[in-house]
Amino acid sequence: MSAITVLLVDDHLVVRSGLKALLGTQPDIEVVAEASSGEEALTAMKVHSPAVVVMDLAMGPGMDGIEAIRKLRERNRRQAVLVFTTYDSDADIVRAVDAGAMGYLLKDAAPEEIFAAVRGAVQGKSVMSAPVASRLFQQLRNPDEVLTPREAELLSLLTEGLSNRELGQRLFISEATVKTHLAHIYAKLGVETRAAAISTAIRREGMR
Amino acid sequence: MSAITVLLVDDHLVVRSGLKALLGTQPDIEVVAEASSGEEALTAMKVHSPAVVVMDLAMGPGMDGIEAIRKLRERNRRQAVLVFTTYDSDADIVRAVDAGAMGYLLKDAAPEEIFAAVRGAVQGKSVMSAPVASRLFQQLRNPDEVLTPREAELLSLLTEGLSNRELGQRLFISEATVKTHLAHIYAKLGVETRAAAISTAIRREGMR
DNA sequence: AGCGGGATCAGCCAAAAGGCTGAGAGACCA
DNA sequence: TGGTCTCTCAGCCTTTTGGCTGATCCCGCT
Repeated sequence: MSAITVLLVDDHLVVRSGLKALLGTQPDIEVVAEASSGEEALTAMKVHSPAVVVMDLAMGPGMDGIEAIRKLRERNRRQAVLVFTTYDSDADIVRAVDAGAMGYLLKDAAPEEIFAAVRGAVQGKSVMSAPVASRLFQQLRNPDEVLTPREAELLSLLTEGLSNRELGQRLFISEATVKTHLAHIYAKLGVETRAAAISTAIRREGMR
Repeated sequence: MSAITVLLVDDHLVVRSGLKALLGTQPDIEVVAEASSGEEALTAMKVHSPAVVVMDLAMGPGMDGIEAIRKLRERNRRQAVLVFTTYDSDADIVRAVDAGAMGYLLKDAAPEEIFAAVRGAVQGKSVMSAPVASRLFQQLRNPDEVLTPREAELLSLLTEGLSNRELGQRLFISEATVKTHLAHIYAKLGVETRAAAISTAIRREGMR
Protein backbone atom coordinates (compact mmCIF):
# COMPACT_ATOMS: atom_id res chain seq x y z
CA MET A 1 0.00 0.00 0.00
CA SER A 2 1.19 3.49 -0.77
CA ALA A 3 2.41 5.94 1.83
CA ILE A 4 0.34 8.75 3.28
CA THR A 5 1.32 11.92 1.46
CA VAL A 6 1.85 15.03 3.61
CA LEU A 7 2.21 18.75 2.95
CA LEU A 8 4.01 20.77 5.63
CA VAL A 9 3.12 24.42 6.13
CA ASP A 10 5.15 26.50 8.56
CA ASP A 11 7.02 29.76 8.16
CA HIS A 12 9.96 28.44 10.14
CA LEU A 13 12.34 26.39 8.05
CA VAL A 14 13.69 24.76 11.17
CA VAL A 15 10.29 23.46 12.14
CA ARG A 16 9.58 22.11 8.66
CA SER A 17 12.93 20.48 8.64
CA GLY A 18 12.30 18.89 12.03
CA LEU A 19 8.87 17.62 11.10
CA LYS A 20 10.20 16.22 7.89
CA ALA A 21 12.96 14.39 9.72
CA LEU A 22 10.50 12.99 12.25
CA LEU A 23 7.86 11.95 9.75
CA GLY A 24 10.57 10.54 7.49
CA THR A 25 11.31 7.84 10.05
CA GLN A 26 7.89 6.35 9.38
CA PRO A 27 7.73 4.14 6.28
CA ASP A 28 4.03 4.74 5.76
CA ILE A 29 4.30 8.54 5.79
CA GLU A 30 5.89 10.65 3.10
CA VAL A 31 6.37 14.42 3.06
CA VAL A 32 5.77 15.39 -0.56
CA ALA A 33 5.82 19.16 -0.27
CA GLU A 34 6.52 22.12 2.00
CA ALA A 35 5.20 25.66 2.11
CA SER A 36 6.14 28.66 4.21
CA SER A 37 2.93 30.64 3.79
CA GLY A 38 -0.78 30.21 3.22
CA GLU A 39 -0.44 31.26 -0.39
CA GLU A 40 2.28 28.73 -1.06
CA ALA A 41 0.19 26.09 0.65
CA LEU A 42 -2.70 26.61 -1.76
CA THR A 43 -0.38 26.27 -4.73
CA ALA A 44 1.36 23.19 -3.36
CA MET A 45 -2.03 21.70 -2.69
CA LYS A 46 -3.04 21.88 -6.34
CA VAL A 47 0.21 20.40 -7.52
CA HIS A 48 0.61 17.55 -5.05
CA SER A 49 -2.84 16.78 -3.64
CA PRO A 50 -1.49 15.46 -0.35
CA ALA A 51 -3.69 13.35 1.88
CA VAL A 52 -2.85 15.38 4.95
CA VAL A 53 -1.80 18.99 5.53
CA VAL A 54 0.16 19.75 8.70
CA MET A 55 0.02 23.49 9.32
CA ASP A 56 1.18 26.08 11.80
CA LEU A 57 -1.37 28.75 12.65
CA ALA A 58 0.97 31.68 13.19
CA MET A 59 2.58 32.51 9.89
CA GLY A 60 3.84 36.03 9.85
CA PRO A 61 2.29 38.55 7.48
CA GLY A 62 -0.17 37.58 4.79
CA MET A 63 -2.74 34.87 5.03
CA ASP A 64 -2.97 33.42 8.52
CA GLY A 65 -3.35 29.76 9.27
CA ILE A 66 -7.08 29.86 9.96
CA GLU A 67 -7.82 31.54 6.66
CA ALA A 68 -5.58 29.06 4.88
CA ILE A 69 -7.47 26.14 6.40
CA ARG A 70 -10.77 27.58 5.26
CA LYS A 71 -9.56 28.05 1.71
CA LEU A 72 -8.01 24.61 1.55
CA ARG A 73 -11.23 23.05 2.74
CA GLU A 74 -13.27 25.05 0.27
CA ARG A 75 -11.33 23.63 -2.62
CA ASN A 76 -11.10 20.04 -1.56
CA ARG A 77 -12.91 18.64 1.42
CA ARG A 78 -11.11 15.31 1.19
CA GLN A 79 -7.88 16.80 2.43
CA ALA A 80 -7.41 16.50 6.18
CA VAL A 81 -5.82 19.49 7.91
CA LEU A 82 -3.88 19.10 11.13
CA VAL A 83 -3.02 22.20 13.11
CA PHE A 84 0.46 22.09 14.60
CA THR A 85 1.21 25.12 16.69
CA THR A 86 2.98 26.42 19.76
CA TYR A 87 0.15 27.87 21.80
CA ASP A 88 -3.08 26.41 23.00
CA SER A 89 -5.10 29.57 22.57
CA ASP A 90 -8.79 29.13 23.26
CA ALA A 91 -9.80 31.41 20.47
CA ASP A 92 -7.51 29.76 17.94
CA ILE A 93 -8.74 26.29 18.79
CA VAL A 94 -12.35 27.23 18.31
CA ARG A 95 -11.61 29.07 15.09
CA ALA A 96 -9.46 26.27 13.70
CA VAL A 97 -12.03 23.59 14.41
CA ASP A 98 -14.69 25.84 12.98
CA ALA A 99 -12.63 26.27 9.82
CA GLY A 100 -12.48 22.51 9.40
CA ALA A 101 -9.28 21.36 11.10
CA MET A 102 -9.21 17.63 11.84
CA GLY A 103 -6.76 17.81 14.69
CA TYR A 104 -4.87 20.23 16.90
CA LEU A 105 -1.37 19.37 18.07
CA LEU A 106 1.06 21.37 20.16
CA LYS A 107 4.68 21.67 19.17
CA ASP A 108 5.86 19.91 22.27
CA ALA A 109 3.85 16.81 21.36
CA ALA A 110 5.62 13.44 21.39
CA PRO A 111 6.55 11.97 18.00
CA GLU A 112 4.13 9.06 18.47
CA GLU A 113 1.35 11.54 19.02
CA ILE A 114 2.17 13.26 15.76
CA PHE A 115 2.34 10.01 13.81
CA ALA A 116 -0.95 8.87 15.27
CA ALA A 117 -2.57 12.16 14.34
CA VAL A 118 -1.42 11.91 10.73
CA ARG A 119 -2.61 8.32 10.40
CA GLY A 120 -5.87 9.09 12.13
CA ALA A 121 -6.52 12.12 9.96
CA VAL A 122 -6.66 10.12 6.72
CA GLN A 123 -9.24 7.86 8.33
CA GLY A 124 -11.35 10.79 9.36
CA LYS A 125 -10.36 10.54 13.00
CA SER A 126 -9.89 13.68 15.03
CA VAL A 127 -6.80 13.81 17.21
CA MET A 128 -5.73 16.53 19.57
CA SER A 129 -3.16 17.08 22.26
CA ALA A 130 -4.35 16.57 25.80
CA PRO A 131 -4.14 20.23 26.85
CA VAL A 132 -6.13 21.24 23.81
CA ALA A 133 -8.84 18.66 24.42
CA SER A 134 -9.17 19.66 28.04
CA ARG A 135 -9.64 23.28 27.07
CA LEU A 136 -12.42 22.38 24.68
CA PHE A 137 -14.18 20.28 27.28
CA GLN A 138 -13.89 23.02 29.82
CA GLN A 139 -15.51 25.48 27.46
CA LEU A 140 -18.35 23.08 26.77
CA ARG A 141 -18.92 22.52 30.45
CA ASN A 142 -18.76 26.19 31.45
CA PRO A 143 -20.78 28.30 29.08
CA ASP A 144 -20.82 30.80 31.94
CA GLU A 145 -17.35 31.83 30.98
CA VAL A 146 -18.33 33.11 27.59
CA LEU A 147 -18.10 36.87 27.37
CA THR A 148 -21.09 38.86 26.14
CA PRO A 149 -20.50 41.02 23.08
CA ARG A 150 -20.33 44.15 25.17
CA GLU A 151 -17.86 42.58 27.54
CA ALA A 152 -15.70 41.40 24.67
CA GLU A 153 -15.73 44.91 23.25
CA LEU A 154 -14.64 46.31 26.56
CA LEU A 155 -11.94 43.70 26.98
CA SER A 156 -10.61 44.51 23.57
CA LEU A 157 -10.25 48.18 24.51
CA LEU A 158 -8.84 47.18 27.87
CA THR A 159 -5.92 45.48 26.16
CA GLU A 160 -4.99 48.83 24.71
CA GLY A 161 -4.24 50.10 28.17
CA LEU A 162 -7.15 52.49 28.70
CA SER A 163 -8.29 53.59 32.18
CA ASN A 164 -11.84 53.16 33.40
CA ARG A 165 -12.60 56.77 32.62
CA GLU A 166 -11.26 56.43 29.10
CA LEU A 167 -13.18 53.23 28.57
CA GLY A 168 -16.36 54.99 29.63
CA GLN A 169 -15.75 57.89 27.28
CA ARG A 170 -14.93 55.60 24.41
CA LEU A 171 -18.05 53.49 24.89
CA PHE A 172 -20.36 56.35 25.96
CA ILE A 173 -21.16 54.77 29.30
CA SER A 174 -20.45 55.83 32.87
CA GLU A 175 -17.41 54.76 34.82
CA ALA A 176 -19.71 52.80 37.12
CA THR A 177 -20.87 50.69 34.22
CA VAL A 178 -17.34 50.12 33.13
CA LYS A 179 -16.56 48.79 36.57
CA THR A 180 -19.53 46.48 36.49
CA HIS A 181 -18.47 45.04 33.15
CA LEU A 182 -14.92 44.67 34.34
CA ALA A 183 -16.03 42.77 37.43
CA HIS A 184 -17.91 40.34 35.18
CA ILE A 185 -14.99 39.99 32.84
CA TYR A 186 -12.59 39.30 35.69
CA ALA A 187 -14.89 36.62 37.04
CA LYS A 188 -15.20 34.95 33.67
CA LEU A 189 -11.49 35.06 32.98
CA GLY A 190 -10.68 33.92 36.48
CA VAL A 191 -8.47 36.88 37.35
CA GLU A 192 -8.52 39.64 39.96
CA THR A 193 -6.73 42.54 38.38
CA ARG A 194 -6.90 44.40 35.12
CA ALA A 195 -3.26 43.63 34.47
CA ALA A 196 -3.94 39.91 34.66
CA ALA A 197 -7.02 40.35 32.49
CA ILE A 198 -5.00 42.09 29.79
CA SER A 199 -2.34 39.47 30.02
CA THR A 200 -4.68 36.49 29.72
CA ALA A 201 -6.79 38.21 27.09
CA ILE A 202 -3.82 38.72 24.84
CA ARG A 203 -2.41 35.30 25.48
CA ARG A 204 -5.51 33.20 25.38
CA GLU A 205 -7.68 35.07 22.93
CA GLY A 206 -4.94 35.99 20.60
CA MET A 207 -5.95 39.63 20.81
CA ARG A 208 -3.39 42.05 19.54
CA MET B 1 40.48 19.92 11.92
CA SER B 2 37.77 18.66 14.21
CA ALA B 3 34.14 19.69 13.94
CA ILE B 4 32.50 22.38 16.04
CA THR B 5 30.58 20.64 18.79
CA VAL B 6 27.08 21.92 19.50
CA LEU B 7 24.52 21.47 22.28
CA LEU B 8 20.89 22.13 21.35
CA VAL B 9 18.49 23.37 24.02
CA ASP B 10 14.81 23.69 23.15
CA ASP B 11 11.72 22.27 24.76
CA HIS B 12 10.23 21.37 21.38
CA LEU B 13 11.47 18.09 20.02
CA VAL B 14 10.51 19.16 16.53
CA VAL B 15 12.72 22.21 16.68
CA ARG B 16 15.67 20.24 18.01
CA SER B 17 15.17 17.71 15.31
CA GLY B 18 15.04 20.38 12.65
CA LEU B 19 18.13 22.16 13.88
CA LYS B 20 19.97 18.89 14.07
CA ALA B 21 19.02 18.03 10.52
CA LEU B 22 20.10 21.45 9.28
CA LEU B 23 23.37 21.58 11.17
CA GLY B 24 24.04 17.98 10.19
CA THR B 25 24.40 19.02 6.56
CA GLN B 26 27.55 20.95 7.49
CA PRO B 27 30.67 18.81 7.75
CA ASP B 28 32.36 21.17 10.19
CA ILE B 29 29.47 21.23 12.67
CA GLU B 30 28.40 18.36 14.88
CA VAL B 31 25.47 18.23 17.28
CA VAL B 32 26.78 16.25 20.23
CA ALA B 33 23.90 16.65 22.66
CA GLU B 34 20.35 17.88 23.12
CA ALA B 35 18.42 19.17 26.11
CA SER B 36 14.80 20.12 26.60
CA SER B 37 15.20 22.29 29.68
CA GLY B 38 17.68 24.53 31.42
CA GLU B 39 18.45 21.87 33.99
CA GLU B 40 19.19 19.28 31.33
CA ALA B 41 21.36 21.79 29.54
CA LEU B 42 23.59 22.24 32.57
CA THR B 43 24.04 18.50 32.90
CA ALA B 44 24.71 17.99 29.20
CA MET B 45 27.21 20.80 29.40
CA LYS B 46 29.30 19.03 32.00
CA VAL B 47 29.25 15.77 30.09
CA HIS B 48 29.96 17.01 26.60
CA SER B 49 31.61 20.44 26.89
CA PRO B 50 30.32 21.64 23.53
CA ALA B 51 31.93 24.63 21.88
CA VAL B 52 28.59 26.27 21.19
CA VAL B 53 25.19 26.15 22.87
CA VAL B 54 22.15 26.96 20.74
CA MET B 55 19.26 27.73 23.04
CA ASP B 56 15.64 28.79 22.94
CA LEU B 57 14.64 31.41 25.49
CA ALA B 58 11.09 30.25 26.17
CA MET B 59 11.19 26.87 27.80
CA GLY B 60 8.05 26.14 29.68
CA PRO B 61 8.14 25.79 33.45
CA GLY B 62 11.35 25.65 35.42
CA MET B 63 14.50 27.54 34.60
CA ASP B 64 14.04 30.02 31.80
CA GLY B 65 16.50 30.59 29.02
CA ILE B 66 18.07 33.72 30.47
CA GLU B 67 18.78 32.06 33.75
CA ALA B 68 20.22 29.04 31.96
CA ILE B 69 22.57 31.27 29.96
CA ARG B 70 23.77 32.95 33.14
CA LYS B 71 24.48 29.64 34.83
CA LEU B 72 26.21 28.19 31.81
CA ARG B 73 28.45 31.22 31.60
CA GLU B 74 29.21 31.10 35.30
CA ARG B 75 30.57 27.61 34.97
CA ASN B 76 32.54 28.00 31.80
CA ARG B 77 33.07 31.28 30.04
CA ARG B 78 34.66 29.62 27.03
CA GLN B 79 31.34 28.26 25.87
CA ALA B 80 29.55 30.49 23.39
CA VAL B 81 25.78 30.72 23.77
CA LEU B 82 23.54 31.51 20.81
CA VAL B 83 19.95 32.47 21.46
CA PHE B 84 17.56 30.96 18.95
CA THR B 85 14.02 32.07 19.57
CA THR B 86 10.75 33.02 17.92
CA TYR B 87 10.25 36.60 19.05
CA ASP B 88 12.45 39.63 18.79
CA SER B 89 11.54 41.06 22.15
CA ASP B 90 13.48 44.15 23.18
CA ALA B 91 13.54 43.12 26.78
CA ASP B 92 14.69 39.60 26.05
CA ILE B 93 17.45 40.81 23.80
CA VAL B 94 18.79 43.13 26.46
CA ARG B 95 18.63 40.47 29.12
CA ALA B 96 20.14 37.75 26.93
CA VAL B 97 23.06 39.91 25.89
CA ASP B 98 23.51 40.98 29.49
CA ALA B 99 23.58 37.34 30.55
CA GLY B 100 26.37 36.70 28.11
CA ALA B 101 24.75 35.51 24.90
CA MET B 102 27.02 35.73 21.86
CA GLY B 103 24.29 35.94 19.27
CA TYR B 104 20.58 36.28 18.85
CA LEU B 105 18.83 34.49 15.98
CA LEU B 106 15.18 34.29 15.08
CA LYS B 107 13.57 31.00 14.17
CA ASP B 108 12.78 32.14 10.67
CA ALA B 109 16.46 32.76 9.98
CA ALA B 110 17.95 31.29 6.82
CA PRO B 111 20.14 28.20 7.24
CA GLU B 112 23.24 30.08 6.09
CA GLU B 113 22.62 32.64 8.79
CA ILE B 114 22.49 29.91 11.41
CA PHE B 115 25.65 28.24 10.15
CA ALA B 116 27.46 31.56 10.08
CA ALA B 117 26.36 32.30 13.62
CA VAL B 118 27.66 28.98 14.92
CA ARG B 119 30.97 29.39 13.16
CA GLY B 120 31.29 32.99 14.26
CA ALA B 121 30.47 32.14 17.85
CA VAL B 122 33.51 29.91 18.34
CA GLN B 123 35.71 32.73 17.06
CA GLY B 124 34.18 35.18 19.49
CA LYS B 125 32.16 36.94 16.83
CA SER B 126 28.70 38.16 17.66
CA VAL B 127 26.02 37.42 15.07
CA MET B 128 22.39 38.44 15.11
CA SER B 129 19.40 38.42 12.81
CA ALA B 130 18.69 41.62 10.96
CA PRO B 131 15.50 42.52 12.89
CA VAL B 132 17.34 42.02 16.15
CA ALA B 133 20.27 44.15 15.05
CA SER B 134 18.02 46.95 13.92
CA ARG B 135 16.31 46.98 17.26
CA LEU B 136 19.61 47.28 19.02
CA PHE B 137 20.68 50.13 16.74
CA GLN B 138 17.48 51.96 17.39
CA GLN B 139 18.08 51.61 21.08
CA LEU B 140 21.59 52.95 20.73
CA ARG B 141 20.20 56.07 19.07
CA ASN B 142 17.79 56.66 21.97
CA PRO B 143 19.72 55.61 25.03
CA ASP B 144 17.18 57.27 27.27
CA GLU B 145 14.61 54.72 26.26
CA VAL B 146 16.70 51.66 26.85
CA LEU B 147 15.52 49.56 29.75
CA THR B 148 18.16 48.35 32.15
CA PRO B 149 18.37 44.57 32.53
CA ARG B 150 16.57 44.76 35.82
CA GLU B 151 13.81 46.88 34.36
CA ALA B 152 13.46 44.53 31.44
CA GLU B 153 13.16 41.63 33.82
CA LEU B 154 10.48 43.43 35.76
CA LEU B 155 8.60 44.36 32.62
CA SER B 156 8.65 40.78 31.52
CA LEU B 157 7.02 39.68 34.76
CA LEU B 158 4.65 42.63 34.56
CA THR B 159 3.19 41.30 31.33
CA GLU B 160 2.14 38.22 33.23
CA GLY B 161 -0.27 40.30 35.24
CA LEU B 162 1.48 40.31 38.61
CA SER B 163 0.80 42.94 41.28
CA ASN B 164 3.53 45.08 42.81
CA ARG B 165 3.60 42.86 45.85
CA GLU B 166 3.96 39.74 43.73
CA LEU B 167 6.66 41.35 41.65
CA GLY B 168 8.55 42.19 44.81
CA GLN B 169 8.28 38.66 46.12
CA ARG B 170 9.31 37.17 42.82
CA LEU B 171 12.39 39.39 42.54
CA PHE B 172 13.25 39.48 46.25
CA ILE B 173 12.96 43.25 46.47
CA SER B 174 10.62 45.55 48.39
CA GLU B 175 7.41 46.91 46.95
CA ALA B 176 8.97 50.39 47.12
CA THR B 177 11.72 49.30 44.77
CA VAL B 178 9.20 47.75 42.45
CA LYS B 179 7.40 51.07 42.26
CA THR B 180 10.62 52.89 41.53
CA HIS B 181 11.42 50.53 38.67
CA LEU B 182 7.90 50.80 37.33
CA ALA B 183 8.08 54.59 37.34
CA HIS B 184 11.27 54.41 35.27
CA ILE B 185 9.76 51.85 32.91
CA TYR B 186 6.66 53.97 32.38
CA ALA B 187 8.80 56.98 31.58
CA LYS B 188 10.90 55.03 29.10
CA LEU B 189 7.92 53.45 27.41
CA GLY B 190 6.04 56.74 27.38
CA VAL B 191 3.00 55.50 29.27
CA GLU B 192 1.29 56.38 32.54
CA THR B 193 -0.35 53.19 33.71
CA ARG B 194 0.64 49.60 34.14
CA ALA B 195 -2.10 48.54 31.78
CA ALA B 196 -0.64 50.66 29.02
CA ALA B 197 2.82 49.38 29.83
CA ILE B 198 1.71 45.78 29.47
CA SER B 199 -0.09 46.58 26.28
CA THR B 200 2.82 48.34 24.61
CA ALA B 201 5.29 45.81 25.95
CA ILE B 202 3.41 42.95 24.36
CA ARG B 203 2.73 44.75 21.12
CA ARG B 204 6.09 46.29 20.59
CA GLU B 205 8.23 43.65 22.19
CA GLY B 206 6.44 40.58 20.91
CA MET B 207 6.22 39.23 24.42
CA ARG B 208 3.90 36.43 25.23
C1' DA C 1 -48.06 38.86 32.30
C1' DG C 2 -43.95 37.21 34.06
C1' DC C 3 -39.16 35.87 33.90
C1' DG C 4 -34.21 36.12 32.86
C1' DG C 5 -30.27 38.09 30.88
C1' DG C 6 -27.85 42.01 29.30
C1' DA C 7 -26.73 46.73 29.85
C1' DT C 8 -26.92 50.68 32.43
C1' DC C 9 -25.99 53.42 36.83
C1' DA C 10 -24.94 54.82 42.16
C1' DG C 11 -22.67 54.84 46.54
C1' DC C 12 -19.44 53.10 49.89
C1' DC C 13 -15.26 51.32 51.35
C1' DA C 14 -10.68 49.05 51.21
C1' DA C 15 -6.77 48.02 48.52
C1' DA C 16 -3.65 48.97 44.90
C1' DA C 17 -1.27 51.91 42.04
C1' DG C 18 1.05 56.17 40.85
C1' DG C 19 3.65 60.84 41.65
C1' DC C 20 7.04 62.96 44.31
C1' DT C 21 11.18 63.71 47.01
C1' DG C 22 15.13 62.06 49.11
C1' DA C 23 18.83 58.84 50.00
C1' DG C 24 22.35 55.06 50.59
C1' DA C 25 25.31 51.16 48.58
C1' DG C 26 27.99 49.30 44.91
C1' DA C 27 29.98 49.27 40.21
C1' DC C 28 32.30 51.43 36.69
C1' DC C 29 34.92 54.84 34.53
C1' DA C 30 37.51 59.14 33.64
C1' DT D 1 39.05 60.93 43.72
C1' DG D 2 34.88 62.32 41.87
C1' DG D 3 31.02 61.61 38.75
C1' DT D 4 27.55 58.66 36.85
C1' DC D 5 24.57 54.71 36.67
C1' DT D 6 21.99 51.08 38.65
C1' DC D 7 19.60 49.09 42.16
C1' DT D 8 17.83 49.47 46.41
C1' DC D 9 14.47 51.55 49.99
C1' DA D 10 11.19 55.00 52.62
C1' DG D 11 7.41 58.19 53.43
C1' DC D 12 3.52 60.95 51.93
C1' DC D 13 -0.21 62.01 49.30
C1' DT D 14 -3.62 61.58 45.39
C1' DT D 15 -5.83 58.88 42.08
C1' DT D 16 -7.38 54.59 40.44
C1' DT D 17 -9.05 50.27 40.92
C1' DG D 18 -11.73 46.50 42.85
C1' DG D 19 -15.50 44.35 45.89
C1' DC D 20 -20.06 44.77 47.37
C1' DT D 21 -24.95 45.81 47.36
C1' DG D 22 -28.79 47.33 45.13
C1' DA D 23 -31.44 49.38 41.40
C1' DT D 24 -33.65 50.62 36.70
C1' DC D 25 -34.53 49.71 31.79
C1' DC D 26 -35.09 46.94 27.74
C1' DC D 27 -35.54 42.84 25.11
C1' DG D 28 -36.77 38.22 24.02
C1' DC D 29 -38.95 34.12 25.42
C1' DT D 30 -42.63 31.44 27.66
